[in-house]
Amino acid sequence: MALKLRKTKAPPQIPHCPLTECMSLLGGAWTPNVVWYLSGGPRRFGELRADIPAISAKVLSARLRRLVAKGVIAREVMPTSPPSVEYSLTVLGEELVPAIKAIVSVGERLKRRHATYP
Amino acid sequence: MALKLRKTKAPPQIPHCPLTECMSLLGGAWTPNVVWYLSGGPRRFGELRADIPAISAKVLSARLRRLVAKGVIAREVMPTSPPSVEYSLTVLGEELVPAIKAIVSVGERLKRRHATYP
DNA sequence: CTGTATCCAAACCGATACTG
DNA sequence: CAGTATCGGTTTGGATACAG
Repeated sequence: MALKLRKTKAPPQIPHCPLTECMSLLGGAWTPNVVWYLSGGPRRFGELRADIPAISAKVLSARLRRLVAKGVIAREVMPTSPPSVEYSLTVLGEELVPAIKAIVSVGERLKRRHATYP
Repeated sequence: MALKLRKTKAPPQIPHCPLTECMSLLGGAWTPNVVWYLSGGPRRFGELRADIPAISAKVLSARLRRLVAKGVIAREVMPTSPPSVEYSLTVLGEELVPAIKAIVSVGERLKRRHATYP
């Protein structure tokens, strides 16, 4: 098959909602993790797979493609003998990092108190 | 049917990852919105439906139940003549707010930067 | 090494109808 | 008012195999 024809169905979102707007960039189970690991510097496909062991190649590939399409990350093919590809955050992608940092810090606090909620 | 038996299958997550840990609380398209609107104070079921017009009763109900089960929100039945129910953030839920705030503020900057929407 | 194709299971969502 | 039941459709994600 040449190219999957996108359905372009209206997404179930609140119009003009910044929260939904931003979540659409982070949508998908592993997307925040990908951005998070990329925030430490450029990474290759295989490195990201090692960073996030539970992710499948298919999903990682899909997330990467979507993030590139949205302008969150950049994809650069390195002309090495075994061809390698480097992904890195764009300026737009860097803007997402503080939000993810906030999520991580909440997650850490959640784990520390993990025993208590009703 | 009496009670849906939960499958309790191991979720596709990285163990001990604070980011995934926190994202599991926010899973589902409308969850962040629910928490966000609740951060303004306690709300009733119908009020939340009005806040998020595109959400269906079924999904709102499901999200609410899950958030209660996870300890993010509290559910209190008010003994009024037409019975009403109030939902509010727990202490754990309040901890999520800064993260969502960060996401919202990124979303706002994203919109200003693109400036492509009416 | 860097992906894509295919199959399949689960989660998600909306509309409608119905209960307490 | 505050949900739940059910049906149907869409989306997501994982496993495996395979291609450039």
